Amino acid sequence: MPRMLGSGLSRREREMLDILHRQGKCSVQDVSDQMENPPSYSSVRSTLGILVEKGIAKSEEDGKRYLYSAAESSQEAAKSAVTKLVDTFFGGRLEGVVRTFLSDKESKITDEELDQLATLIEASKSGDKK
Amino acid sequence: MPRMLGSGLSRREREMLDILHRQGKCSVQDVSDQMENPPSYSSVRSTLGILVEKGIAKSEEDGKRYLYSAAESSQEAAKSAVTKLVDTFFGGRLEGVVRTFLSDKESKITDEELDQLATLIEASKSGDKK
DNA sequence: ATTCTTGTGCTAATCTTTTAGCATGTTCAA
DNA sequence: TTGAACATGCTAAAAGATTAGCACAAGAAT
Repeated sequence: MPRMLGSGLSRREREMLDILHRQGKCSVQDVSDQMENPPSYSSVRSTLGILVEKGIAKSEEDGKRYLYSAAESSQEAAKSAVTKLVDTFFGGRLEGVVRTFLSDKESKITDEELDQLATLIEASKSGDKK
Repeated sequence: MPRMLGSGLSRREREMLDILHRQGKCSVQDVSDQMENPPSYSSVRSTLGILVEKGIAKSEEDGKRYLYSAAESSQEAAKSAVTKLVDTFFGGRLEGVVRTFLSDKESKITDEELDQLATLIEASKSGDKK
């Protein structure tokens, strides 16, 4: 019964968990469909089962089958993912992330989104006097 | 000789690669020191060796020993990491990342950094006419 | 010079992950 | 009713990752 904290997920486990975070509730088939090189249905099923055993994912019945989803709230998972990314690649500075995203020509962003971002940033300035 | 693309790294491989991205050049000992539950020196060494074999890391001689570093430029690796994060947790929208970071009380950010961010965003607005 | 430290090369064992396979149950349509 | 189509439970083998161990080399310290 290995415990395996934090990022201690195997390759397939992480792959499937990411899908659950991206998609929300998924059947085994849904997960399989999202994978680039899916193994057999059985394999997907058992790996999802392991995720559930570990308490990282949860499943609920939906008629005769199961739907899987991430156990940790997306909020929490997202927060640690962001922290890790920022620390690993940008020395803890958020600006690096933003700069990287904006300079990637593949990633489109509208002026409206930029405005929202600006507002968000403005609102975070010290005091935050309201 | 499995190829293993993208995120197809095992748990230890990913752990060590992240360290290389965070630290730049590292000796085996450096990597080991950065790990929370480091295995034996031998283990670190052989896992780093595997990373090199796979072409994901590279090593250079430094006197009698080796220094390891990530093969892919940090730029490139960072870009794909950002893209993946944004897609997985925020439906492709950068704002979610920023919001998450800013709302995390652990992550400190100065007004100066916020200003820089604002400038960056301003500069990205359409056409960039100015 | 001998010993300690720190490094490498190579090898092999152990543990984990990943995978497929078969038996079985339910629903739906021909 | 018969049998696809699709789902699950359980099992076990195969592939892969992780780890440790031993032999050996070179430099520094005693």
